[in-house]
Amino acid sequence: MATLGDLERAVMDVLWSSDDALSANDLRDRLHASDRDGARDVAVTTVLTVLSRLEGKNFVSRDRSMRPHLYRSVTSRAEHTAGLMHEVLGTAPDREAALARFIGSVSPAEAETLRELLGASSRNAASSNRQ
Amino acid sequence: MATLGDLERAVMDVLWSSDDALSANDLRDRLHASDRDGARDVAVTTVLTVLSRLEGKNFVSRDRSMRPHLYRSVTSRAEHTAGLMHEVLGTAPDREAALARFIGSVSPAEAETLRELLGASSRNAASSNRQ
DNA sequence: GAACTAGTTCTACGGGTGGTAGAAATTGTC
DNA sequence: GACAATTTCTACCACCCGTAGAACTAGTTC
Repeated sequence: MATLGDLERAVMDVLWSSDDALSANDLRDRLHASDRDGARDVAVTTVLTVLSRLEGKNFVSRDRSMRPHLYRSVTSRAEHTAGLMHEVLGTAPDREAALARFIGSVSPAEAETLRELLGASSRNAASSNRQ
Repeated sequence: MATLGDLERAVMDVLWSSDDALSANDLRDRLHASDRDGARDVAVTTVLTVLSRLEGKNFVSRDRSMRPHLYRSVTSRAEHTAGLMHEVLGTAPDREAALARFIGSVSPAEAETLRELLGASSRNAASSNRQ
């Protein structure tokens, strides 16, 4: 899974938070709105460049059938995060040791959540809940 | 946590697999040995440069008290992996959703491992096993 | 359908990071 | 002090990402 730059990440955050597909101008406006200090006050062309790159990395899909092309994220944010976690885990030769460390440094509340998830997944692995 | 390049990663792999500290020449030799195709047949100076950078990123510590300086990894591989997983998880606004996805796509065997770890961690969180 | 406008692609530059390693400096040894 | 091993300095290159103007494309209006 390719890694994302700051602006790419910001764009994905907007797309992930949006239920429907957005145009480049929508994105530009939301980037601007979601960030005081104007640090993310970028030109539309910049957004479009980033969107092209994200399309190349298969993070977004684009609907070219209408004139302002509409962009949407290919995967949900949760899927993306989970995928990254698996990728990181995959680089460890001793997965169990890594998992042990991971679990060992998780908050008690989250450990409880995990226990519940694991309990459920044993009889109900297939039906994962969409975000 | 800073990200690693290919060679940096290869060097860390050697250090992580080694019980004791290594010199730059040791590392050069092991890199060469661990990789047919000679893709990792680098000069010692290259290894030293990479080691300096890794020191700057706090991935390795260096013993300067003897002439061939000796290098060792600061954290274990499992710690590193677990740390990365936490970092990835930390970028998700909805941690639970991300964890659910993660758990949902784990192999049955690993799910069992996780259940055991979680069971153990509830009464025995402190004594994690060193790698 | 020519002119206009909104949107998109092309092209490009500049900074940062990582792979690479020679040249120069350092240091321990004979 | 000369020599050999080691380390530091310096540098180059390639790639990635942020950035956006210039040029091109496609609907819209009269």
